[in-house]
Amino acid sequence: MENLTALFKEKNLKLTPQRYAIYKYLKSTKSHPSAEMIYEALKPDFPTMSLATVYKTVNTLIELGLVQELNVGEDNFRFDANVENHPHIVCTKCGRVDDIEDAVFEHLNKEVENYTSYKVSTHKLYFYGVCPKCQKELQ
Amino acid sequence: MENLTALFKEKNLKLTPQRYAIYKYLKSTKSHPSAEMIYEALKPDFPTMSLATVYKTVNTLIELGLVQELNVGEDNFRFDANVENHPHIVCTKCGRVDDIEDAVFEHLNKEVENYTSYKVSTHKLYFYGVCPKCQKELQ
DNA sequence: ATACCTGCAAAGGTTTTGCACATAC
DNA sequence: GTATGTGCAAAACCTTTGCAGGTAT
Repeated sequence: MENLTALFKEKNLKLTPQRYAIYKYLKSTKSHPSAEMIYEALKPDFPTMSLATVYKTVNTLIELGLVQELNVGEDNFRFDANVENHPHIVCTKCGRVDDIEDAVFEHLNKEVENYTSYKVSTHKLYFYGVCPKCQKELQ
Repeated sequence: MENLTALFKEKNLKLTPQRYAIYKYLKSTKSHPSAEMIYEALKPDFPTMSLATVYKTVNTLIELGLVQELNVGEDNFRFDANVENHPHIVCTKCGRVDDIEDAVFEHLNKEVENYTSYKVSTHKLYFYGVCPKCQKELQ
């Protein structure tokens, strides 16, 4: 987080309050918010901030390698400040999106190369199921 | 394919020429076309068909379980009439999307349950790399 | 001081919807 | 004959862009 100042300076980017707040919010949450959700979450503290600024900022953060983009099958993108390659899981009842922590599937890239002629470099893995809370409510 | 008539009848849906052509086209191709690509591909034979009909039809086909939707990280969806759960691979150079055939990763669902409290039912796996043709062109 | 950034509004792209006409059954 | 589907245009989304004014450095 302290490296932010240095990184932004290096790229001749300005570390504005909006950019700082958006990154801090993404770092603080595991909810994988969409642009709209970020915008709503920061509205109390940044009532004049526009949705366009959210979009511009997340794109800047992606270019800097500080944030990654997800698409779990919705009509919009979600964002994650955990840039380690990790799988996600989506609740098919309530729609929440969680990280699958400590599960590393990097070896799948090599496995896939046995089935294709592609040189495989990365992957995005999305699992779908019912979260603990929704399991309880279904009983 | 012959079951189409029966399935549509059962659901009180009409098997129109447009619907038949869209499904046949999706069955015939491995290119994972978007709605726009389907629309363009069928334009020679169905010059009066509208893009709205393509969207309505693919949604009908999805509800029938005849087609699945993909999002490889583009701003639109692609469609696949191979409804077996299979991984996809995207060329990061040319954007083509291929099936990864014969690679079954159903066991990952159970593996993931060791890392979460979700009941896992399905998954979508997207791999990214460079396709054979683009590998040659890079040399 | 100045290059970069924000906020607004407009535009662009994808997908959905409403409705009159058409058509599969 | 009638319920369902098509095609068109408009609308509803999500996201990007252009630009004038603002701000971090």
